[in-house]
Parts: sequence; structure tokens; C-alpha cells
Amino acid sequence: MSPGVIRVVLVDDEPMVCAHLRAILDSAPDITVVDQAQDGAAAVEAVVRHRPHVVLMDLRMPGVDGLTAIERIARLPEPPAVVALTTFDADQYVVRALRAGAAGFLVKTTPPEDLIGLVRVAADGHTVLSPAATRRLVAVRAGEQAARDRALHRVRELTERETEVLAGLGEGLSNAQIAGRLSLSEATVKSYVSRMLVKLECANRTQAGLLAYHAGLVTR
Amino acid sequence: MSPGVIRVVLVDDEPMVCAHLRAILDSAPDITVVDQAQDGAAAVEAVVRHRPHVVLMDLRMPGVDGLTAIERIARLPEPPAVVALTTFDADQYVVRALRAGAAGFLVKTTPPEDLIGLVRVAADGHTVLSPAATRRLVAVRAGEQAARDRALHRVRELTERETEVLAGLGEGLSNAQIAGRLSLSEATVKSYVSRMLVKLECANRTQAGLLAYHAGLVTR
DNA sequence: GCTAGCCCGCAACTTTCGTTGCACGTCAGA
DNA sequence: TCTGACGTGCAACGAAAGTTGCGGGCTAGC
Repeated sequence: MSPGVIRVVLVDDEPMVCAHLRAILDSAPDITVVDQAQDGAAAVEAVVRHRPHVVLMDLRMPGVDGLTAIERIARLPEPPAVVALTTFDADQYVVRALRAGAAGFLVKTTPPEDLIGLVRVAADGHTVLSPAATRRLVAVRAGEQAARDRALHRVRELTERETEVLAGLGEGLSNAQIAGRLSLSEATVKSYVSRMLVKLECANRTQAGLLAYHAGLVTR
Repeated sequence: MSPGVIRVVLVDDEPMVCAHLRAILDSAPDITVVDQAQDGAAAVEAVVRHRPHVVLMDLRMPGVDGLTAIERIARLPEPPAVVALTTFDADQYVVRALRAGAAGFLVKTTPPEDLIGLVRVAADGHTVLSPAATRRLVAVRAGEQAARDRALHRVRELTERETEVLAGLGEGLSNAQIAGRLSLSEATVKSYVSRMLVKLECANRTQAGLLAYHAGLVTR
């Protein structure tokens, strides 16, 4: 599968956790834990020294914390894949960790037997996320998903042309601007808007614009 | 590793691609391709019939497209993990696919030998992303964050009364409705709106409404 | 005590929006 | 073939949204 053995560095301020992870990973023939570190500074050193393929890193640590360590490691030449670990459900660090250059975000409740596969995938350069992290990443607020579903359901009732017009509303454009973009007369755009408002059960273009946003029609 | 064999359904309008994927995956002892489909509608049927653990789905297909199919599958009871596939580098569909309920987003240039591990990880409930998809996703989320910050920064320039009016815009209310809620004349609300638009650098109330939403003024 | 600056409130006027009615093409089915 | 439903496009008219100007109250500073 992988060309050669996958070298792994573990970073956690709790030695028990490191030992536990090491025991799991060393049971795989193609994975070797080459070092472990107790804080961010030591982690960066270990990475420089051992040039591992994968780093499993706790985020909450004394001294240099995990996020900072990830940033520093990501700046190294040919950086390893750093997978962030947290005790609690994916918290607000998901986005920041990925931005810092993390190649994954897992909760510590991840079943041990899954971990080996996850390390292999990370070593291949892919990103792996716990389900909770994915939810966090995709839908910031709870309830947003439900709103999106409802919005999408209605948007699907629209014709292609109507959807294009709706996208314009989602950006807050005027009828004239939409007309220009779609090469239509302003009058035509008006009639599209009017028909859409009925279908979407919106009272005015502002509501339709918000709905377009909910539906993910506007990337912004 | 996994309890039993992982059942997989392949969805791609190009039979060659399906055959190729099937050959790769069937070489793994713990993976079985139980069915393949050429479009979204057939994909949903196949999922209902075979109850697979994982679905590999092309996004660009004739008829019911991949995104729609993902949404429908995600609404089924005990849905499988749907991994989206695209030919090109992660395009604008990444966010939408994940929001629709996808458990992964891979480019078709993914090395075959990686694919088996990726399917196993997806079957465990984790999310897998190609590097390009991750960059795209992080960039989008970072952009949203920045948009929110900018929005909040501007909203702070507003007076209390103006903020109340803005909240109304964020719900898509008319001037008359806002006037009623705040016990003002409609004319007064208009002047507030006009002053706000200048401060917020918005061209119209729809843009202001979207800004209010970004700023978190509307709970919805 | 004046005045400069700000927030608040309103009315008259202009611009944009939204509704309604109409015409043309396409496509499915009687 | 015809017909009825539907998507698309436009124009005219009434209804909103948005602009501008004005006055009153409040506070800070000279």
C-alpha cells in the first residue's frame, strides 16, 4: 500500500494518552511511532529531528499550544501531515486548526481500530475529520442545516432562469444589474422576481435574498 | 478491523470509470462493490435496495445530478457515507456537497492504492477530503469569518435605534412593518434605512439584510 | 448662554420594485 | 392536429423603497 513504513510522532501532555496511542499504532506492521513530545516546542523539535510522515497532536497543552505548533510545523520544508486531536467534541478550533495547516481533526473518542486507517490516509496526503468536526466546519450554527433544507426544497421548485435571478438577489443586486448580467430587460427581471416571490412564499426581494443565502446559492 | 465486509455502490455516468473503480476496490478482501448506477435517480434506488455502507458518487451527471442525489440519500434512514468524486480540482461544489451531507470529497486523480483506505475510513463514519478540497473549504470558511468580522465592525458604527431597524431588515420586513414594531411613522423608518445604507456602504435594503444576517443580528 | 455636533423624528419628492396582463415558443398528450 | 400547460420575455401602472431637506432635543465645549 504505502511505500515503506509510516513514521509517526505523538504529541500530548498526558503520557498515558501517548502510551495508549503508541500501543495501538505499533500494532500495525506499516506504522512506527518514532517519538513523542509533551508540548508544542518539543513537538517541533521532534519533527525536525525525525522527519515523520504523520503527527498526532493534542491541541490543549501547556506552553506552546497545539495550534501554534501546527503553524510552525506547516512552515517547515516538506512538512508532515499533522492531525489535531481534542478531548471534547469538535470545538471552535476546527477551522483554525485547518487554517493553520492541519491535515485532520479527530476527537479522542475515535475508536482505536479506526486510528490505523486514519493515519494511513493522512500519510497519503488526504484530510480526515471526525463527524463532529465536519458538522462544525460545514454548519456553524445549529439549526442552520434545517433552514438550509427548507430553503433548498423551495429553490428546487424554480426554473433555471429563475434560479439565476435569485442568485442575483442573494448578492443584493438591483433589477437593472441583474438584467445587465443576464442580458434581459429590466421589465423581464421584474416579472421573474415577482413569480419567484410567489413560489418561494416570500413577501419581498430581501426575504428572497436571505433564502438564497440559506440555500447556499451565494458562496460569498 | 471492520465488522464484516464493506458494501459499496458506485455512481458515474461513464461506465469505464465504474469498471475501473470496481476493479480497484474488489481487490480488497473486506470491500465488495454491490451495485453501480449511471445517474442520480438510479443511485438513490440502488442505495435503497442494497443498503451499502459507502457510496462513491460522481457529481456531474445527466438527469438527477450528484448533489441532488446526495441530499436525497442523506435523508434516508441510516444513510450510507457518500463520497463525492470530481474530475477537476475541487471546485465550488465542495461546500455544497458537504452541506448536502457528503462524507467526503475526492478528485478522480486520487491514486488507486489510496482509495481502499479512504473507503474504509469513510465506512467508519469519518470524513475524507482531497488536499485541494480542504484548501477550498478552509478558504471559504476563512472568508465567511472575515465577512462576519467586517459586518460586525460596521454594525458597531450604528446607533441603537438604527440597529433595531437593521434587525428588521434582516428578517425581510417592510418599512411599514418595522414602523409598527418600533411605533414610528413609516417616513421615519425610511430615513433610518437611508442613513444606515450610507454607513454600511450598502446599495439597498437587501444587501443590508444580508449584512445583518452575517453580523449575527438575526437568530433565525 | 451660545453653538457645534449628534441622534431622533417627519414630509415631499424621485426612483425602484412588484403586480398584472399579454404574446410567443415548446412540448406532451388527447 | 389541436390544446393546454409551462417557460420565457416585455410594457404599463400602482406601491413600495430611497433621497433630501427641515426642525427639535440633547450634550459638550468654548
